[in-house]
Amino acid sequence: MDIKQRGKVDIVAVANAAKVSASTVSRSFNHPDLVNPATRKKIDRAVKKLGYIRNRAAQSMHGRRSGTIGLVVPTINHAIFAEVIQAFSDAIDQEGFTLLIASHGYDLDREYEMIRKLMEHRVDGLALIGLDHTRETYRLLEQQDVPTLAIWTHDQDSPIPCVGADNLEAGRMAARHLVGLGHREIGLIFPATQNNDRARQRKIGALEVFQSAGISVPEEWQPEAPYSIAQAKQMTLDLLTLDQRPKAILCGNDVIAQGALFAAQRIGLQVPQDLSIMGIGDFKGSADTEPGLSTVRIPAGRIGQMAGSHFSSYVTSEDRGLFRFKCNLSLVQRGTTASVTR
Amino acid sequence: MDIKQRGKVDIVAVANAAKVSASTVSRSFNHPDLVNPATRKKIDRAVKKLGYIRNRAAQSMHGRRSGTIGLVVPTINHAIFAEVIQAFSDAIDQEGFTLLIASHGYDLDREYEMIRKLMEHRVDGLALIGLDHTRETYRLLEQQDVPTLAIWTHDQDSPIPCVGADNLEAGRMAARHLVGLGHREIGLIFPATQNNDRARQRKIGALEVFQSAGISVPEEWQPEAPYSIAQAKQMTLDLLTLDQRPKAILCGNDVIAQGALFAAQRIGLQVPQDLSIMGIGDFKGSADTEPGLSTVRIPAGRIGQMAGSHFSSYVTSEDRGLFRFKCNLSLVQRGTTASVTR
DNA sequence: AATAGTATTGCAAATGTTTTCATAAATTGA
DNA sequence: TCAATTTATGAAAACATTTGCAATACTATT
Repeated sequence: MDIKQRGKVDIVAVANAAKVSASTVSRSFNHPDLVNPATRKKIDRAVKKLGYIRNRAAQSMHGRRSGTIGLVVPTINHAIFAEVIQAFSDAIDQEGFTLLIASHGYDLDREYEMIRKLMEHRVDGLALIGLDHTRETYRLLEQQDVPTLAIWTHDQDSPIPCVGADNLEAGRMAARHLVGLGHREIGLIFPATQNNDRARQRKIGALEVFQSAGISVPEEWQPEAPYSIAQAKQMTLDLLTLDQRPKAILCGNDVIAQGALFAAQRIGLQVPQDLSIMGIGDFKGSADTEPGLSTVRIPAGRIGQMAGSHFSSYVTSEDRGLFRFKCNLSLVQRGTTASVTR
Repeated sequence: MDIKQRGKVDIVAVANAAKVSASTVSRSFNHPDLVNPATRKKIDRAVKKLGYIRNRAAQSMHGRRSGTIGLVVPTINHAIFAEVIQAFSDAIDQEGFTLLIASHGYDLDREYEMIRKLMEHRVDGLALIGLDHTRETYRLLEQQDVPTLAIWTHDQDSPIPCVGADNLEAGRMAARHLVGLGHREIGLIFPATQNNDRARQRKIGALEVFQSAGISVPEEWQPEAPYSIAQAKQMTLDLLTLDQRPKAILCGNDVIAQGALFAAQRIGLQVPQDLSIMGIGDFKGSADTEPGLSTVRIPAGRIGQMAGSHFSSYVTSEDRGLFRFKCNLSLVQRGTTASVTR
């Protein structure tokens, strides 16, 4: 503890303490097999003693990787993204990467700025949510030629690698479930669909199924809800107090569905007897509401985990051929949906 | 678009294109007032044309700041942390910082590893949750002398700067509310309290109030629940099906409280008539359950926001005197608590 | 014992930037 | 018009590493 020069310990300080050259210290970290075990021991001791911590910034200047992966999400504070982020983070951590994160609040111009910001830090790869991005963003990605990944959306024609689920199909499955139960008077509560391919695809899928079943959904039964339980609850309340109200509601995601469920309970409607509620996503907690939420399971944890592990290897490998992974959906019928009684 | 040397555009490439020296380009970025407006314009054009993006890694090698702040949380995937992280991220972003994030799953040895990892990236500051950390962690922080912040816990004797609320008081407030309503048969569901000063303090505060009201809580009315709705629901179910069951439950946080509420509904108990449920935290969504959750409001968004903005200035300033901010709590009575009817 | 490898190490150049110092050009004041 | 400032720019050193190359020491083979 003699020379505790707080903070200013670099590789040459270690080298001096171990009486070797800086190169040897460097090698001892990066190619341990190239240095004599005895020397390595001396170096390790010096490192311990001085409290040396490698400087990745300096490393990355050498064409070496920075060891970071950037992730840009619409928002962190939402059940679904929180789960994906967690899984993604764990997966890349396992491969030695660190996560740089930024959010844009569903504003694609801010997304562009965030991406630039992360690029300044020379992330080794950049993961985004979905495939809806501005033209500038795509241009930037191509120009800077940073490995990029789309999480959450699977599209077999995507211009960049993707790991996700088929949202069109998710919408269809949810709709089919309702139709299969004999429902025809159905409301639709979705988030805004511009700039959000996930929500858009789901809605398209659902409407497609309804149309081919000869069901039409009036405009006033299609309110738009932002991503919050409170507002979804309010929207549902409005919808349910119309003169004519639907007997079933298909929600763009489980957060909205939870809001809808609470709204129904609020005005004393029996779910599912008086009203069926269908979600999409199967978020954490959806299984536990009373009654449990019927939904289409999108395996967020698995998507995040696969995205993380595959992207890590993609980034470290030379091969730039793009890859696409599709995660399977499944219908989860719980207590909020039932066949129409009449 | 003539010389689109994808990716390998550095400051001297820009300098050449603009026919000035690298120094001037650098200055034009960092001290624009020192360079002739005309030259600046030339440089800007070259930057645009080549698609140049600054390299913060190279910058930070100069004793310059890295422009990153590290955040280590127990988990990202939890209502409460998601909200803090979001607010913190937004606040530091506004000051030009980027967030490096890592989680440790309530394992303090992993926390140590994560902190080291972030230090390798030379974060300008490091924010942690709470004040419970290993001895090694504290030693590392001091030795490396990285500005550190504790979020979420306020302690007027904390060894490092902190921004948060008084958890002891939160526990007391929740307990007092129940006692004030005449409850004496009270169960307590908390997460594990070792390595978690927030939960521990709350529980201590609550028990303190009960004790001075002459209320004792039997061991079997104090199950331990991890941070998940599903498991909290199960624990509550177990608790409520004992021969003797409490008339009120105080939950260590709102996630547990939601689980408890669903459990009660599951077995047909009327809340609050048959059972009062009290939470702590006031998470997003707590206001919207049916009935709405009574709880102690801890302003997570505000804490994250204050933590972020104060820490940003702390990190950039020379002054290393430590600061402490306490955010106020408030009792929010909604529908899950009522006075005992007997 | 001499030769050919092989294992281990150090030197120096390179990485992309910022900053100090020096120089040149332009402006001001007399 | 000349000296004294002021303004604008460039050259070179510095930052903390990695790595190619060369040098040395050691080992095995004949």
